[in-house]
Amino acid sequence: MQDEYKEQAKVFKACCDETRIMVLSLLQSGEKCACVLLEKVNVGQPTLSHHMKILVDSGVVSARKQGKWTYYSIDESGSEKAKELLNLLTTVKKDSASSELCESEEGCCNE
Amino acid sequence: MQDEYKEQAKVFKACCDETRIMVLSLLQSGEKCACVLLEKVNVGQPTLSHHMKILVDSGVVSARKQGKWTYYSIDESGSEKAKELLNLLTTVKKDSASSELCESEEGCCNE
DNA sequence: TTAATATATTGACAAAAATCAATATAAAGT
DNA sequence: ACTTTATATTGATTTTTGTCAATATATTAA
Repeated sequence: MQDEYKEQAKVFKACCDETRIMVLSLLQSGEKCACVLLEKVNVGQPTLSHHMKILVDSGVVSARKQGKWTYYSIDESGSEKAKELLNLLTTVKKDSASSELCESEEGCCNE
Repeated sequence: MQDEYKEQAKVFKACCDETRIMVLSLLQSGEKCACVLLEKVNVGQPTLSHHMKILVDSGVVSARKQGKWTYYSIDESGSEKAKELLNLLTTVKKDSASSELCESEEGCCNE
């Protein structure tokens, strides 16, 4: 139960950090290898590698290894899932009465 | 420039934490006052207050103060903005040639 | 097989975030 | 005015995260 929330949080870890957002922005113009990203982002190589791992773990980015290089790109299906999840999390269920209950009584705190 | 990414990151701070996701889930069934949330979430009162501040700052949740109580609810317009931003961040621009360049040459690392 | 190059991993440290206890504020009830 | 109740703020502490230097791994080139 709690683990479910943890899992969901992981998805949004992708975009709650400045550096990772910058990487996402760079990937918008297509697949990039780590060395290219490294040139643009202002962190060291191990740090970038760390961020890329978080991005890949989130599902929003996928990695493809070819020879010496690792190419990163935005993962369409992972992104779709992230969007769906955000939509799910921010959707207010219309048929629930909790809201009105709280409003109607002047006193709150009845579940 | 960097500040822009920082600002964007703030939006997703809302859902990159287990506890805050749980709060969002609770708010899906309608507006709730802090005391109700406090009962359900397994953190102390000051900690909840802290999380609620982050949620409100992200724009995804809005607060309404009435008497002694503070009522929190999912902010439709803030949520919409978050969704648009996520969409923006994960959209690959089709007309960019960067990807093909990297693929065509066996050697990478030409911007 | 040795050297060079690209990226990942490890370990240490610094910065940021989460947490709680104590306290402050602010509204309502007495 | 005083007390109670709900929430916010402050300060200290713990936990997590970001960062880098050093090193490991893996692939290609010589």
